[in-house]
Amino acid sequence: MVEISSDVIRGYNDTMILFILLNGPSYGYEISKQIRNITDGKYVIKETTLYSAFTRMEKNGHIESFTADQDGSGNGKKRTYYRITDLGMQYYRAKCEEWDITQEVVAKFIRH
Amino acid sequence: MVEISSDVIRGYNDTMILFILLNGPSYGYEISKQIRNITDGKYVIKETTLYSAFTRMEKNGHIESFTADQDGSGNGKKRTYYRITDLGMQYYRAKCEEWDITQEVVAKFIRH
DNA sequence: CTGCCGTACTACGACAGTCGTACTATGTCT
DNA sequence: AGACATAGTACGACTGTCGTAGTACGGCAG
Repeated sequence: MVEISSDVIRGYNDTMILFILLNGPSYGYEISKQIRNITDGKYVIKETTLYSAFTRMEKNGHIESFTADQDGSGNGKKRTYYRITDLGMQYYRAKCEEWDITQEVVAKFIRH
Repeated sequence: MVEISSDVIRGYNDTMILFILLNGPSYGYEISKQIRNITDGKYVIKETTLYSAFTRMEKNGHIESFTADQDGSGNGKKRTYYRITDLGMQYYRAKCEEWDITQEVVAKFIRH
């Protein structure tokens, strides 16, 4: 199986996370599972990459965090959830546009 | 105009350079011009990025360098040329395959 | 004859994002 | 009892890119 080098995805990890968050707030472990599922296991984000992305993105104002109970039991076990902000939406849309150009550009250097 | 973030291209600069070298040996300035032309100015590789790529790629065994006269005048003015190696060819082909997967993967996170 | 643009690089240090490794803690399944 | 899934945090290393700057030569305009 062809491994995807992280250097390519670098700069699109944020976009992937934001994409997941378009469907509503989520948290680290869940997001990582969704990325794996969506890509049929072709891309698995590293934990450290994911959590450091959260820190960066919250600083950038692309996401907001809040804590909530893990289940409805009210036993006090908390999880950190993230929600996409308006700025994050803007960023996401810009990234989608950028991707079109990038695809076009790189394709010119690919021969099969 | 949409600017391409270098983080995306990161990891494909080498591939671009190798693509140019498929048509025979070339040198820094010429390669940089060709990349600009091929992409209609949409991507312009920075000089420092280019030359540090050369160093890395030669160390990796993907390219080989040699010096030759700048013109036929024999006035002694030299240029450093680079030529793709067999290993470089292998790497290039692998990158092309990888690109297909990458494209597929990233596309799943793009919405228009 | 002077200064600027194009050519053709080299050097150096900073920075950002990813990764490896390791550690904590809880609950469930075997 | 031990493994595995969940849900993270901490820390330092590494790699590739970028900003800035400097060198050197030739040709052309003013």
